[in-house]
Amino acid sequence: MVNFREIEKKWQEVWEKEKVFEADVDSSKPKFFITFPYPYVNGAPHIGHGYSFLRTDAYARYKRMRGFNVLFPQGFHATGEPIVGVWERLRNNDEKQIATLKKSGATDEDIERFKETPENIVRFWMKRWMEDLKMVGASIDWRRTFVTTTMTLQYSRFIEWQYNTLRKRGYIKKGTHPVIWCPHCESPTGDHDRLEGEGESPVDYVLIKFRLVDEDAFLVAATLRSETVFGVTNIWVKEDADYVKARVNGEVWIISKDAVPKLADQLKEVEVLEEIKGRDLLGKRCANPVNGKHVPILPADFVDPSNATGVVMSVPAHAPFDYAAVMDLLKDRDKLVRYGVSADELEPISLIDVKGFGKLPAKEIVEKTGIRSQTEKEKLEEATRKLYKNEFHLGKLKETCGEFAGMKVSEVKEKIAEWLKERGYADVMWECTGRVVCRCGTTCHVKILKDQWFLAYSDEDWKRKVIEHIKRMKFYPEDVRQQFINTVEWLKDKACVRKTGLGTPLPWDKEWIVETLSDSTIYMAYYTIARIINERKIEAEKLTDEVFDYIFLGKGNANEVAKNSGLDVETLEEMRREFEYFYPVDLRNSGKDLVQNHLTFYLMHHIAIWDGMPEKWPVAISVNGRVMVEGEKMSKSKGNIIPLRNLVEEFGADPVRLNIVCSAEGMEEADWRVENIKGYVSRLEYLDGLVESLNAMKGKSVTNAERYLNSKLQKMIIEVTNAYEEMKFRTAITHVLFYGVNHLKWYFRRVGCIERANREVVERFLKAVIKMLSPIAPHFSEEMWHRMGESTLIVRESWPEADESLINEKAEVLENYLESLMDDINSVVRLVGAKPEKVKVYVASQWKRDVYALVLQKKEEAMKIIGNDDRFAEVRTKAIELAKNLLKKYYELEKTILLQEDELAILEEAREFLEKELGCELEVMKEEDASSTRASKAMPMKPGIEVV
RNA sequence: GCGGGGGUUGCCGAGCCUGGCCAAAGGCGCGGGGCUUAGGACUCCGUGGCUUAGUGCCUGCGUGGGUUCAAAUCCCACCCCCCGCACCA
Repeated sequence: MVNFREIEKKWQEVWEKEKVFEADVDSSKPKFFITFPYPYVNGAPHIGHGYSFLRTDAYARYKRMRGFNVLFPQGFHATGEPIVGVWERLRNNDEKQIATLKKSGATDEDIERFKETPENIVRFWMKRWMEDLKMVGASIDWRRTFVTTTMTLQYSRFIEWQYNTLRKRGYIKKGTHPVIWCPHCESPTGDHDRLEGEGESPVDYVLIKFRLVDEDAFLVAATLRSETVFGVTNIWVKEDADYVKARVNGEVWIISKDAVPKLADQLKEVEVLEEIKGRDLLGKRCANPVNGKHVPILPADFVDPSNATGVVMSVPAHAPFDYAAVMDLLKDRDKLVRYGVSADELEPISLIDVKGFGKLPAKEIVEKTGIRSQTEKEKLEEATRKLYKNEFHLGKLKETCGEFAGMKVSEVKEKIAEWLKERGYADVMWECTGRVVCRCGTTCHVKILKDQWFLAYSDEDWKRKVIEHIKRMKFYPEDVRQQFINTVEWLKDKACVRKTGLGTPLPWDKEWIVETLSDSTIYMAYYTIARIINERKIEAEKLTDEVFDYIFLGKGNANEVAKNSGLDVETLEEMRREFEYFYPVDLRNSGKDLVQNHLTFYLMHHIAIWDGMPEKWPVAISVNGRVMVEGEKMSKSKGNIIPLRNLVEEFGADPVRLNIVCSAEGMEEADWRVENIKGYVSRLEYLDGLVESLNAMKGKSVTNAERYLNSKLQKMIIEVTNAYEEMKFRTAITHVLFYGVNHLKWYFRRVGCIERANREVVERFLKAVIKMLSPIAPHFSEEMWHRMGESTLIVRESWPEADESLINEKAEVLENYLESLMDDINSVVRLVGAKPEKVKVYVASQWKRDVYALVLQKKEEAMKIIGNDDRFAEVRTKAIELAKNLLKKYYELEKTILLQEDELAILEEAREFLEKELGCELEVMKEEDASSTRASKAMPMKPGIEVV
């Protein structure tokens, strides 16, 4: 049994002592700069982090062996809200929060310290992360580590420089923007901050103003279908709901009471003048702004006063809810009389021609679905969705729609809304697409934030540059390229500042903090100089914008910059050299969930900051899928989030690395399954055993078995190298550990016993296998390497190279031949049922091989040739028959055909092996020399068999 | 809705781009043999159905069509599943 834990500790110490992962400027070697996004440190690393991280680590280790000077640094991230959230909960002695932290290993003392300041929480988790990463064998240059936020003032300076630069270049602007807002917390409510309403987003309603007849007030109806304004028959309000008359931007509006705070948050001045009830409005009339028609105000139960203005315009021809409500009302003649409305007035007005529907689509669909009244909410919603989809995509406006007649709904929708607004007939109101409740329990609404700072991601010129670069970059896997392009195309301006949380204040407007995704876009550049800053404890004040301009952009004169900043010239030049040498980032690896945000921003910002310097732009991005645990999604509620540390303690780092890194490829979801570990471990143990018995191998001869093993090795090296290059670690390890071990097993079976194995050949094979294993199972490989008598460190060794002259197709064919022969004999033996005394093997005669070869090479022509060729004179009939069969079966296959002498030779060479396997004597005969009818079954590659 | 990725034999997963040694790699599981006092480990054999002295046939790679001498692989339509859609790390 291999003691993985023991081996790991030993080699981790050696690596650290030898500083093998510390990368310095070295112009004699090509550099490779690889990064893994800095993790947000509010918890311990789990298996999900492990997957992405270990893939990165494996690639770093691979590249090191390929002769690159690999820089693999790791920083940590604490910008933003969640840590502050934890801190606040702790200060409130939140039991749940305390329990969670304790479960992750925090002591009572730790908790007390956490309460003091959020920075203590950061420090705690950062330490834990570093320990855990070291534990799994991370090959990081730790001299360059830092944590974001004002805990690293130098980094804050770097962020300031970035934002100053972006602003100078016109990539930052002020703007207004609708967000879902919690009036209690006074902050935007992101998806993850919601108790209810995940996935809901702001949507803009058109508010159409219906002037009350004989009154200086507007009844303001909210609609998502302003194109139906031409077909309004009446207005709906809810009878017992609260409404108000309010002065809104100088006009008097009648809207629901709930709408008041919302409009007030949407850059409108709202002053409530009078509170009324819905019923106070019933029976009154108001004018449709588009045609002046006076329509009645009527009651409907389906109206929701908490949605938009709580006033709805009724279009019974095209809105199922309206149609149902009208029907309900028509059943109650008394009411109609009371409100002074005639049934004729409520006759639906047809507006839209839709394929598949008649004049009154809403009526049709309501009747077809069997809806009886407006109370059947779900059915009505479904009907509305269906009808709207049809009308939007297929509908055309009819002549009732004035100047818009004949146009497609999908094309004209926006235009009508604009047209209404321009004439002062309409306004806008934002509302959530569904109910959203904040974590604090408050119902949210949409607020329009004004004077926010935005990154001008909608800038077409910026986008174009980025897309062009994306087209040139390398992606792993290739599929994500298109996703990046799509993301950039879809990008809109992005708010880049917040009021709360940890982070760097915006340099020119300090009441804002640079938002977290926006501050982590080009920090990889900071790694290049972080070592110098850390080691020489360079003060933040010395890192002026001028300094950064010099280091990163090559602007200015070193002496002058040094003088102005107080830095010494050497340090400044050294930082510049580090950056120049290591930049750009050659590979950034992360989970695919970051494509739509961080990774795209990463590209956007690099191209903005290093404008016109494509040699500093990211070279490649690699993306992997998420991680499942035992086939299930990881989630807090399932409690199946496994800390990386626990796994390492239980199974050892290398088994964990293999099991997770090789569990998926490309963008597939990785699945952590404990049962798979033993497959890897058993192969490692096989290799371990083989290393142990290397000394017992005394064989010197080179038979086909050795040629075979050599040949397989060369092919394996090529295969595995290609796989590593493309980050296809599972493919690589399948070849190394499973196919590779299977080849070894076959080899030892062939030679019969350890003593007869050719040590030189086996050792060469083993060493290559171990090297190719080492990026993923580095500790085990290091151990084996030394056990094989090597004194160098395998992490510093060079990658194996294939010797193509050792590729021997024939040797492989011969071994396959033996294997399939064994198969065939076994089948016969099994059918016979008895243990054989003797097995006779009849080798096909040469003429059959000729036929075979002809058929394979010439296909259709073969028949003719056989008919004319002298070689087949004696066996012509048989040959033609054989050719027919072969043609039928092998239409276009290529297959190596052995000569008769080849077959005889290999059977002789492997006689001992075959007899041992069969447990009886073997007799080999040429087909033409045998009398048995079984002999005629002989085929090239498939001898006739007779069991006695 | 928009965009991206998928559906393969008990399971996990290769293969599909570049059609044909594909009843479909490898692993796991399961069944049997060997080794062993036994178990484990290891090792060998088997693992769609029928059939057969090593063979042949049928069914088969989400569903239904098509192209082809030949399709898991190419084309078309459909069904189903997963992920992202921002001010959040």
